[in-house]
Amino acid sequence: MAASRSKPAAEEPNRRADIVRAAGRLFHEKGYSATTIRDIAGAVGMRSGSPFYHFKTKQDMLRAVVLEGLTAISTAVAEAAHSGKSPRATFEAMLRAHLGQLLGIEGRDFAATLLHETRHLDPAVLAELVTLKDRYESMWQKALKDLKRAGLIADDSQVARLFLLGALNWTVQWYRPDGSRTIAQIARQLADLVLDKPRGK
Amino acid sequence: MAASRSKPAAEEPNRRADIVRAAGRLFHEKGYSATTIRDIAGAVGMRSGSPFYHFKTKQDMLRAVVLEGLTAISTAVAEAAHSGKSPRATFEAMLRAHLGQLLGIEGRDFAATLLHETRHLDPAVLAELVTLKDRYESMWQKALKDLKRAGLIADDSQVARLFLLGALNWTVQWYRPDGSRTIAQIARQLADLVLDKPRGK
DNA sequence: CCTACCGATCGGTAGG
DNA sequence: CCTACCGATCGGTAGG
Repeated sequence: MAASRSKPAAEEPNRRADIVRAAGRLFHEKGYSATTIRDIAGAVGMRSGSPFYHFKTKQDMLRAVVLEGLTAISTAVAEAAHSGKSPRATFEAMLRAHLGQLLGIEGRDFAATLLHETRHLDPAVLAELVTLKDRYESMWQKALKDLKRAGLIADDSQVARLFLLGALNWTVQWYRPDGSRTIAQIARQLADLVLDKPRGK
Repeated sequence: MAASRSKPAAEEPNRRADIVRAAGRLFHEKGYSATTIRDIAGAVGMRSGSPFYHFKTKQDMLRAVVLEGLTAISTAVAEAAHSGKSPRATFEAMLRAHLGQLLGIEGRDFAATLLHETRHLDPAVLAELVTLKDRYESMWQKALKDLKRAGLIADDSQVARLFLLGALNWTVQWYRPDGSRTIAQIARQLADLVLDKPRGK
């Protein structure tokens, strides 16, 4: 409702955003519990007590990281979903968008924390996430429905969606930015694997 | 090489195994870093110093849990792989075996810790795991090769294997034992999704 | 396997 | 945003 802070001038460094970014990286690398406030403070050149000027608790930092991850990936995939291309091209664009957030340098720490540290969220924050998460997953369910209608897939069930998102989300475990495969290539290969080849072509 | 302890009598409770089981459950539920020695001791009715009679460090407990998880799933899937059935039936049996360890009540805490807490392993222990893990993954690679030779799949690449294992391993995030789907049903559905229907049938 | 304990470190706070 | 600090808790140990 009310603005929580006065508008920062263009030059003014956003220390809060710095903390969220550092927290995201450390939560991703070491996990939430193994990351200390002193780690985060050190990463942005502060003393140990200072992050609490920007966040009330460590839990609030996790909340900020996870929300950033979920809104970023939702926005990216929603854009791809509404691109108005063919079902196959739309689907592949959604795969690219999801993988781009998950594996790309700008978003991966937020997204990976979202995937792996939700266990440490307070119940209240968790409830806050569920709505956003349901909305995100329904985008994929709709995409599968469209693919089935186009005859490109046999199974558009919820389990099929869970398998698909599993294959996608597991890429975090094995993808290496300096490896031989680009994100677009991975998206293409997964689309080939999941989609039936149209008969008689 | 040498037996590390004298053979326990049949009646004698195996306290070491109790600790490993409790540690597995807690590592799965709360994560390695968030689990304390006192949590584990309490779960088996000991005082806080006593687990160190059985394990030198907390890290050694993690090592025991993770090794238990990897050897159990390897054994189960290897048995399915050598069952001598058709490629399709063998593949589906392997899926069931993997999912059985991952989601079944006897093995899931070990398997889930294996999947999610390896980050906290000391480099030396991690190196120890790699050989076993490579051997396990090569079993799946071989299964894909056989499926391709049988004309049941188009892509038997490493990335295809990673997608498949991703879909499998992600089930930990959504499977509920009291849900409507059995492990065998999930295995069947994934096989249907991955395998091409033979043409002209 | 317990008792009693150690040094280190943790999240968080008061007061500036 | 820093200084200085608090109470709690941690992994681990000595001695029995």
